[in-house]
Amino acid sequence: MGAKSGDRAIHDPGREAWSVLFRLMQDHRRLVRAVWDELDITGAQAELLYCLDAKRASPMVALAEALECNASNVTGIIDKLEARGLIERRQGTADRRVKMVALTKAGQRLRARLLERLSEPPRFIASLSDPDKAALLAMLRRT
Amino acid sequence: MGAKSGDRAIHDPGREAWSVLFRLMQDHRRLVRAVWDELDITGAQAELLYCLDAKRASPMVALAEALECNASNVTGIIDKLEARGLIERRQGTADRRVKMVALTKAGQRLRARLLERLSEPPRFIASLSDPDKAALLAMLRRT
DNA sequence: TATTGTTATACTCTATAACTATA
DNA sequence: TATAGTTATAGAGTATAACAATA
Repeated sequence: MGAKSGDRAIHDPGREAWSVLFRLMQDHRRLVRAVWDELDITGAQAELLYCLDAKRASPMVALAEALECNASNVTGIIDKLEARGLIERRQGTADRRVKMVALTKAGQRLRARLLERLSEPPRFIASLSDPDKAALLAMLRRT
Repeated sequence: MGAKSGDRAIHDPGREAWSVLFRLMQDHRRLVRAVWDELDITGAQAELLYCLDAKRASPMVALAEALECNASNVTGIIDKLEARGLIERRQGTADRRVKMVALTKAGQRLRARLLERLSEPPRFIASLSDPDKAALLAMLRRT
């Protein structure tokens, strides 16, 4: 509609690319929320499952660090996942203060499903040609 | 060390690119949270400011749709922004049920600062060469 | 003294349902 | 009857502070 001054007068490919990517990622979040709903978990629970090791137990303090949140949150989120039988608390070290958190079999299955869904490239990547995919990967790795 | 089977045996550039981008965007979220903190707003408040028009008032029902959330949430979030003098409720249509929400001067300034910070391309884009930026933009637009 | 995990508390966000005032 | 916005309620996430057990 006849853009006047200030209305993107300067064409900066970097800013434009970021603007488009921003919107595409925002769309993608809708899909992520749908996956959470489908697996009947919340975002915080998903992130905890995501940062848990598939096979090895982690001390709670490590999870708080990985999630960049307060330790008391982790207690609450783990309470809920444990109540659903997805994870369990163990005593696993010489230091009797620490509790180790590990996925149960059911938790391992759920986490696998979560990762499988999240690792699926969104359409704006999947629909690229093979050379474009390779070029994109090279660019993103260049950082 | 010494990856066996199943450990990314298949090289799919699309999945790899998505995996790298996923991690880069996760890093970027830390920056976004820092901006929210700096402006002393929450994520939900930021999203509401983001989807408000800079100059024109919006009916609350439109905001609920834009945010894809329940109308009662919007009431709560707007209450807080209004208490801080960032937005105001007006009666603006023939239909006396609808309330129009508009940014105050302070709200316009805050929103401008927010958008300015969020529109700044993250390093993984800013550090690309100009041809790469253009190529990336072309790819993202190809969807 | 410091650290690990928990509990208590308070606030925000979220959805559902009931309500009001309009239409 | 239906819609726009509010209120009440309940649950989840979040941070802070105080606490117990252990180091």
